[in-house]
Amino acid sequence: METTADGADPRVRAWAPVCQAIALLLGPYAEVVLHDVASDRVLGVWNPMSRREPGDPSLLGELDRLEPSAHDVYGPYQKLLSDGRRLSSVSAVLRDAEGRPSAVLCVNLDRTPLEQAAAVLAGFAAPSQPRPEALFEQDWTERVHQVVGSFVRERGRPVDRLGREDRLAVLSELDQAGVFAVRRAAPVVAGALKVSRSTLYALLAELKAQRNDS
Amino acid sequence: METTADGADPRVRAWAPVCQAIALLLGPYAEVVLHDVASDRVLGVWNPMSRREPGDPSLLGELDRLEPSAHDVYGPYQKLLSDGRRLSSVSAVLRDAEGRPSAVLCVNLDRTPLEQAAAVLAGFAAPSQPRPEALFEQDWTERVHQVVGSFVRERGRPVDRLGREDRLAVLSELDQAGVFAVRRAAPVVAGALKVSRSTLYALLAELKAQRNDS
DNA sequence: TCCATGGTTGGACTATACGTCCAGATTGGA
DNA sequence: TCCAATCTGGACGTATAGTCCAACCATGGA
Repeated sequence: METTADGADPRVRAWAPVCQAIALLLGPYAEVVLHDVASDRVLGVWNPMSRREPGDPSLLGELDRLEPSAHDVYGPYQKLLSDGRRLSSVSAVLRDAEGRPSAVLCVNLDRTPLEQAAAVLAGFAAPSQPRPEALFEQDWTERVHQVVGSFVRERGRPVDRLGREDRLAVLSELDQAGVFAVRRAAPVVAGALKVSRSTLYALLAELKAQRNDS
Repeated sequence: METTADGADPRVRAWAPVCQAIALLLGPYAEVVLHDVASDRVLGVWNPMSRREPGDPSLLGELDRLEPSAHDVYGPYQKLLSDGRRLSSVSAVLRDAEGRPSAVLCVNLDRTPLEQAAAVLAGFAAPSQPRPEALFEQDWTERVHQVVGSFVRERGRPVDRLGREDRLAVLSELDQAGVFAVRRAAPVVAGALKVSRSTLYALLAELKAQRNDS
């Protein structure tokens, strides 16, 4: 089960027990990977799910893009394996005695079995039609801002610097979601998008035209 | 655990084993009720969840409105207990030797523990941010009818025979759920409740007054 | 620098939907 | 039968949803 570099790295010696413990605890559905930051290579893998071996490139260059949730801990964020399995991942930066980052510990948990189990439980004797949730989003206003916010984060520029296409995209998303079926939605969305009500309707009309063309 | 009418009804004698078996199988979370069709009363209850006893009115007059999914079997459909528990219910028409309906067997399964378990599993190590769901209910119209429908089923009388208090109750539920935040909701609800738009607003005003009193 | 162009804006304006009100019709008892 | 409570259709005023347009930037090319 354990696979570590031949020439036993001191860091591996130091962290192996933790890695192995986690791998054992989470059973066959979690893999633990220890990365070398400097060389960006895998130091060791416990319970490998992705055929990676020590010495392989780590490919975690995107780690620094994630905003650190304090204490050198990242995630949980979602990864997608090529075979479609969804993983929940957390990463932790391990520092040496001097406080310099020396390794990164990643735990990848395969959520598919859990999700399947949840689906089974949820579907047990479930009435075919109705969903039990609240009929409608209570603070849809908040949700609108969330949608706009996440889009903005994706594009990496503030709301009032979004291009026309961007705004069309967000609007399309919101429209599909049915926001404009709720009262007083238009001014709120316009506000969230930092556009006038007029423009809002103009863009909306454009979307409709686009749909009719295709 | 078992509660049946004193003067042992032949139908109870005939069906009691089945009822008890189901009640045992589904543990503490399911109740089995045997109804008399003719007198519309309860014949027996196994594992009672709703304090009903033999001789109580059945309140399932609405059963014949449900479209039979063939073979005298109805459901599963959703019921709502006053304390908020959600039940999945199935009903079966039991016929005598001559093929005439003699009793109705209902199984009510409390889904809340299952749903809680499902929520736990689904939430396990789930990435915190992104919700994949649609922002808003697309066919809320359908949902309104479902809510009204399930209420009607509970009360056991068709929509246009509901009392004032009943309508107030349904309305309160719908209002809490935020239905009236969506455009064009008022006429739809009025239609589903078989009342005029005027009455709808009158009842709504009464609800508001009630809330302000307390 | 000036202009042309495409997009945005505030405001005016119409069409719907919302919510209130009331006189007359209905309903369910005493 | 009559009364009281309730419901109803329609009229009405207000708020919100959409449309339209002239004036107003911003950008880029001449």
